[in-house]
Amino acid sequence: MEQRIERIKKQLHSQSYKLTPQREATVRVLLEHEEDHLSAEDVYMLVKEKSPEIGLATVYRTLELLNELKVVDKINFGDGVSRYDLRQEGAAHFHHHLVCIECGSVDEIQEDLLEDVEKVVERDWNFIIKDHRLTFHGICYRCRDPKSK
Amino acid sequence: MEQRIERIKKQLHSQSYKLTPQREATVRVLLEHEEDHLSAEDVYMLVKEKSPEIGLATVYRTLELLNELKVVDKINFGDGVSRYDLRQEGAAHFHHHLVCIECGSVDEIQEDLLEDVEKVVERDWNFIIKDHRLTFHGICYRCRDPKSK
DNA sequence: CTATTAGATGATAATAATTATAAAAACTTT
DNA sequence: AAAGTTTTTATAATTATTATCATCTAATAG
Repeated sequence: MEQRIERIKKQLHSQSYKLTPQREATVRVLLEHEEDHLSAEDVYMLVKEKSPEIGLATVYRTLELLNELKVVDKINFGDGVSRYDLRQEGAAHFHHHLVCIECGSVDEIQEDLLEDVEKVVERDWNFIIKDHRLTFHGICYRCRDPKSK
Repeated sequence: MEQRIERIKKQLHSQSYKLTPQREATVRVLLEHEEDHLSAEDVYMLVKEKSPEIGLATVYRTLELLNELKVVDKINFGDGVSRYDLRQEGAAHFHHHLVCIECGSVDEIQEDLLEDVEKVVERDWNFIIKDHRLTFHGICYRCRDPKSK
């Protein structure tokens, strides 16, 4: 945890940004909820627990900044809010998501899976891929068979 | 065109909805701009040209309805607005998109491409896929080589 | 050390997209 | 034609996000 914060700090410094206490508090919340897909409002509430003086605008600004630095990815599952998802350290590509239409859960797929598809797209559409978003909507293993957990 | 409207009308009727003049005008705009990725506001403006009395809320409701019927798909490219994209008639799967980070253009890929990936996901994640969203962000062929068109 | 300056923050106002509401209109059914 | 249902319009309300600006902080120059 401390090491990851240290590395993010370096990343900020390399672009001459500082890791202010507010930014650090925000990053900590993101690290502590790596599995989740928090909205800006969610992050704000969680940061407030530890740093009650923080303002909502600062959280938005910090998330925007972390997005620029590719520390987080901003995603939208079509429910009207942006969500912020920590990128795996050193991951070349953004991971994929499984959204359950029954229970609303969001699971992550870290495997690449798209290597072949991207080769085809780059060749056949003459398109240079910089990033991607892949989300499947369907029924998760929990809803499919409620007995398994 | 008329045939497609006729079929959409049938689809509505089968769920006991009517193809009101406002709904028809909205569908016509979508058909006339099949290549585009219009926001609700865009659709509203275009419908107004032919049917100036239409209200914005009706356009939203109609798009929502068409989305439920899977006549259109609602997508979000991360720019804060929902866009509505006509689904190819009889297409089992939603098509993919290429978003250019230089010029903002959005091209469509009608090919499936994901068959193999979906098999893996259904098997390894025990997930029943009902729908998907795949978008690539990168540099389109126009921006890559401005001389080609 | 203090004064200066640039960057960051907090409170809040402004904006923009979308949804909710309620009265009027348009069809349907009786 | 009357009653009932659905749809629409106009507009208010809501929600997420961004902009503004006075204040604060931290680094730097004198």
